[in-house]
Amino acid sequence: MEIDLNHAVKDGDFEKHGGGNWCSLSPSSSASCSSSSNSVVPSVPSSIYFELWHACAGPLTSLPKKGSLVVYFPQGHLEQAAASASNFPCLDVPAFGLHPQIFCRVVNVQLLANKENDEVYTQVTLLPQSELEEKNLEINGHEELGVEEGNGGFLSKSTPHMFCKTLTASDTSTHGGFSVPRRAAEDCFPPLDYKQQRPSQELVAKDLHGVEWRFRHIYRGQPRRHLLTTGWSIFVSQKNLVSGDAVLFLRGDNGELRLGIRRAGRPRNSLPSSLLSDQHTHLNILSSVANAINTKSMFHIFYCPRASPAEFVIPYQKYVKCFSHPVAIGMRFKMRFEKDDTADRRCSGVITGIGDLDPHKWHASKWRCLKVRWDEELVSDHQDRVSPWEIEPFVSLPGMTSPSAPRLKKPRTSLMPSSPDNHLAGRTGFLESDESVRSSKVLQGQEKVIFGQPQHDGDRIDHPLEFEMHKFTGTGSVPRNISEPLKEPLTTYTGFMESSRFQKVLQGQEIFPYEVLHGGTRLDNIAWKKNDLGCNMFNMYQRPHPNFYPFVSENIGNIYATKNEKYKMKCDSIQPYMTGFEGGSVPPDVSSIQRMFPGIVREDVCNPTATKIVLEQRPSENLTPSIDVDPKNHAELSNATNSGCKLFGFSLTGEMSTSNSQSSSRRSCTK
Amino acid sequence: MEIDLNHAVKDGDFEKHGGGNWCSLSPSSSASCSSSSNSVVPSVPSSIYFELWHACAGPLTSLPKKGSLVVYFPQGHLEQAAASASNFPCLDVPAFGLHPQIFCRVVNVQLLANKENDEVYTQVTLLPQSELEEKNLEINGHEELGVEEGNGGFLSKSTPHMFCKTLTASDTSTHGGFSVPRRAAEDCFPPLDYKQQRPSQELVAKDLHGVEWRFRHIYRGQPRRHLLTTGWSIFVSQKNLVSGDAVLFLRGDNGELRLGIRRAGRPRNSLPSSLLSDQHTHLNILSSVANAINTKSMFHIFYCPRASPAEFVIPYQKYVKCFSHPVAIGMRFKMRFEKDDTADRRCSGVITGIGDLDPHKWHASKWRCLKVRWDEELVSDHQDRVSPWEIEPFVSLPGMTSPSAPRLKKPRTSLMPSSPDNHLAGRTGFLESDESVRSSKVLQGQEKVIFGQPQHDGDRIDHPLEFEMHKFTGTGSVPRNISEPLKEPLTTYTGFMESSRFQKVLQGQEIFPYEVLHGGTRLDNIAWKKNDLGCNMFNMYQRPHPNFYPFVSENIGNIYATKNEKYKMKCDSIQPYMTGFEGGSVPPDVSSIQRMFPGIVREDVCNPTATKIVLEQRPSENLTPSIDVDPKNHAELSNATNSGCKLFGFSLTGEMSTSNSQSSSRRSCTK
DNA sequence: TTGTCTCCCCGCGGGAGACAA
DNA sequence: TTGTCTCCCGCGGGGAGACAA
Repeated sequence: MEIDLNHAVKDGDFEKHGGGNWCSLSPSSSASCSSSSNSVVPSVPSSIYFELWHACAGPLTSLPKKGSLVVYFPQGHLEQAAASASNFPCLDVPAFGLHPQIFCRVVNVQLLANKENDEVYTQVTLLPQSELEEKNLEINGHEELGVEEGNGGFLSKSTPHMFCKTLTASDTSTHGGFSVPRRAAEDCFPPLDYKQQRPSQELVAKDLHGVEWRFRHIYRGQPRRHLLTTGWSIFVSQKNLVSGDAVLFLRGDNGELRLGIRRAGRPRNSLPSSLLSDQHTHLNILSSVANAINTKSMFHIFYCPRASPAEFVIPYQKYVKCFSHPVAIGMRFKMRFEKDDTADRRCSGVITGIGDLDPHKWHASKWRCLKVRWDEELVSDHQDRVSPWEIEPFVSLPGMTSPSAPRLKKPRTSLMPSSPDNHLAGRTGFLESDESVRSSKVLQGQEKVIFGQPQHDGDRIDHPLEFEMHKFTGTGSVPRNISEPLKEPLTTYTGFMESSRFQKVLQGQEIFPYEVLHGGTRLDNIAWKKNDLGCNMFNMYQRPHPNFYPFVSENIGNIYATKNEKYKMKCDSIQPYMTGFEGGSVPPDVSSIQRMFPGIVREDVCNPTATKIVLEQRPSENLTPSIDVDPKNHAELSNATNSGCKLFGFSLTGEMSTSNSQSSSRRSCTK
Repeated sequence: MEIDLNHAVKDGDFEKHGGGNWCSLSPSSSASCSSSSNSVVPSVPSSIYFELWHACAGPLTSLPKKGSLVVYFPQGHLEQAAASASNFPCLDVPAFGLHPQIFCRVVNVQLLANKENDEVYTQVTLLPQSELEEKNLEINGHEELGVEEGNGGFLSKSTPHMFCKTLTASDTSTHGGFSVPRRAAEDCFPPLDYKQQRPSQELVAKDLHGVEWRFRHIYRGQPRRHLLTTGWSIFVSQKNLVSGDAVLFLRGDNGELRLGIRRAGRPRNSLPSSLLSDQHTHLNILSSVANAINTKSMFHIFYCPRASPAEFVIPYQKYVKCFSHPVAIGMRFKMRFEKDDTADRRCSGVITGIGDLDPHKWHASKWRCLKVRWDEELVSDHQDRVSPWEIEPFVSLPGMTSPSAPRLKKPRTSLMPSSPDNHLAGRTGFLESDESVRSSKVLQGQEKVIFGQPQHDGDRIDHPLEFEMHKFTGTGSVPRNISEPLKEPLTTYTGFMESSRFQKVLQGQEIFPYEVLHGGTRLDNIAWKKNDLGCNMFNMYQRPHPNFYPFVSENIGNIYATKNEKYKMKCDSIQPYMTGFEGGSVPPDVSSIQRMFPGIVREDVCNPTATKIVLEQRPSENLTPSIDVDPKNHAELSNATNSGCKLFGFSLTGEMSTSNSQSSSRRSCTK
């Protein structure tokens, strides 16, 4: 039972400090805990652990960046708690007067792992930003940009070779060992002397906890193949691996071998049981947050990327940005989901209601404030409520004319993994992350994707030809058109995840060096789609720069294209007020929109006449694409002539003239 | 992860409620938890579980009675926390303004067991009695008597047959099963058909968690013996039993079989790990207590009888009573200790100092306020500090003349078990307990102790011929005589534990039905030794009534002899104030005694002249022994003419005339 | 009476190539 | 290339009486 030494217990402080058995994997922390029964202690946190953590978490897991602004949703936190604890009684805990969304600055992010089951989780230390509850959004929007942490050096050091294999029945049977895919063995393991009759060697690999596992690696059989024999069955039984679970090996620059596991099902207990009793009670969660807010002190949350139903700490910018979607009852949307074995899938549905999930306790909450009906009934575990930032406006494929079930039909194997890799596919990554999502590319056979050859060339995939936008509807069942469907051949991507954070997953599940892919992010453009409606905020998507891959840099980590997506808004109060209204019974006029998203509705346009602005059209403007957040470029951006761009009463230009939300690549504006 | 349904989570309450994975074994609770990973869930708590819990806890474990008054020592609580968590950082936690001793009423006692390792523990719910911090001790002393709970019906129902066997190397080896002692098998197991060649049957026994274990019970070999074969090795491996651990079987009236284990060493983790992170942090412990006091609400403590270094919740009466010992620097004493493998032993030592263990944080604390030097250096884990209620004045054996190392030399096997039975022997039981200490008698071979034949007949054992009393000393190293050693052939027992709660442990370790032994307690006398010094409070011992065993009653549990030990005192304030002084550097005059024990030092005798009272002698008075707490008897006791009995400035009589501390059996006063 | 030893024997499972998808 | 099967064989351990403390 240890306490992370990074966290001093403050005298006279009632705050629970977590107390449990975890230690930091964060590269910035000097973890010096010894092994205990529940959680993880790497002797020397190194980059390879960092890589391993992310590999175990899955390629789509993203984490907030230290120092960045985020929005914390207590409701989501409680959801995770309820999901993690199987029999946990969801007592009717008071909200302690907490706001449903709490703006915080990320003080620390610690990568941790449960010693019981190797599930990864993270402790995020948040400092409530009460001033953000007020009106100085603008200032903080700027301030946000200033937060740049020099972790790039850390990330650029290692070039791990890594592979991930879903265990077969033979791999987990008691007879025989683990069949290593040939190229995986050649890439990750030290070479064998193939001149021998039966070449073999001993491999030593450390898991997330720093525990060494030894395997006999032999090349035998007719035809020859790589096998792990002695030591493998012990590993399987100790880790309780079953067929369907995935094992990943990772080789660092120094040749050090690490291995991790990614279990098939969504984990039940990502947090060590020692933490569950304390950190996971609804009462404790809320009281510690309330205490932190009252005392203007930090609080800790544990986020289990693989166990949590949804991210409950999202980047501030993502939060703000999502309200640029014209969310309305009757609107069609799509959303990414995980599927148990078939990788993620994009499901479409229609918004049937907008209103508080819990009007009494979490009044004016945007957490799962959208009531939806899914097109597919098959997917049983879909929530019937989603949060605005989870969904994407629906974009149908070219050639698909039916707007009722316009699912993407391109072969999924080319984009999505068929492994547990994608269990978190339903979550879009944090926009502002220094430990951001790494793309995973999985090979099919010997086929190797060549860096520098963009897989998502702008015009090749995902041309949204049809843009759907339904009228607001009072009932939510029969959409009425507000505007005609917009047809335009824009180079628009279906989402951040699919562009800069795309996955190329074939059969072999090989994950490529992190920073190579990560470096590409730096060069992303934010493609603001300009159509006849003017600044159509449905299309605030990102797309990779055409020169995505060749621009690999050593200085990744410091610069993120997503940093460009800053906002400059004036709102008298971002503190939400909302009269809860449920499921489509209230006609969504502007005032209701305003109630839902007061934070981004400018006061001067908050009047009933704003409904007309919805259809106000502005000529699209040719903006210089911004591919760097370097302050040098700000002047250029500021000079862009954007004004009067409004949608649903939001002014998208004017004071927002320096915002990157105005930046768009010319290519994405082609029509 | 469940919460005991007995405990509602209060709204708006920051109090940690334990949250962990435990469920009640208490007969009064309707445990309805389902099994979880960490702790215990008996499907139907029945008396046999109750018996099993106590059997596993060890025969010397006692628990406070529901409704009774107790003294809670935060320091001791922290000690347990530190002892349980191996690597727990003992941070410098503030005392939260807590008093070092907190008077509480026992609201609930729950018997629990750790599902991880079967260690028993208990949750005690305490309600701080802030009024006791003031001066109405007398009222509460009376009130105390009124608290009688009708648990007797529960206890008197079952007559379990039980045996406990320390596992041999053969028992735990992989080859072969468990060798059942013949009489144990005959007593606890269903009879076999001995006419068969190899009689065998299947036994089903439930453990503390309600888990069923199946064993093949066979009678075979040459010569024939009872063995458990199939199923045994699974049990051993699952429970991680090793040679030296003890297994106990218990048969209820209905023939139901239970089994429990008692491990050899002092357990490290009696509490489930889920509780350790929360309930075991020093910060949380103290803050929850402080919160309870401030809000006049209950708080919970977890007590691990086998893991805790010392009891930190002791009966109020025991606490008050212990101050009648004339504790002084240089005084010799003895104290019970556990030894790892050799059962408990009585160690003697000398008090070398009186003063706060932690003068700054726990000022005026009586927890381990006595600094001692042990006669034996061998016993390494002896604390160099003890609490006043832990020690007994030293009484040497007849024939032993050396006052420097007067150890009891009688053969230990006749009184002490050679098994883990006695790991808690160092603790004297709660005087006020409804789940009190049960004596354990262990047979040697076929020899059976006949009830009704007291083993501790007054004149047979432990005649204290020499009464040692050293002068106060300023250094604590060289005792100076205040009075001459007193030689008197009193029938004095070496302690409560050895009298009413004696053990007769030979080799076979058979525990006898609980209420038979327990009923005996009811008939205990409190033998107040009267010697030439008058009311010599060194000898406030209990001894069993000569008719101990024959007086078995069905109505045990309602009446306790210990109830007689009530006090009637007037003190202006029991709230201790004490200037910390350390290790014998301050000559103990009355004022220092008063500082140490202000609660029982009467104001009118708190003056320097009281030092002379130490030697004041009173003729002993013949008091009628009180053997019942029935209020009918109070008048009788009140009429006892005791007055002016003082020692070290304490008035032992006067207002205390109705106290049982004045009652003594005539036999114990023989000289 | 019961702790220990040794012997017997069976089954599990590690490790190999065969074979096929 | 690799998943599955089957065969081989050795070890561990359950279960028995022998023997002795």
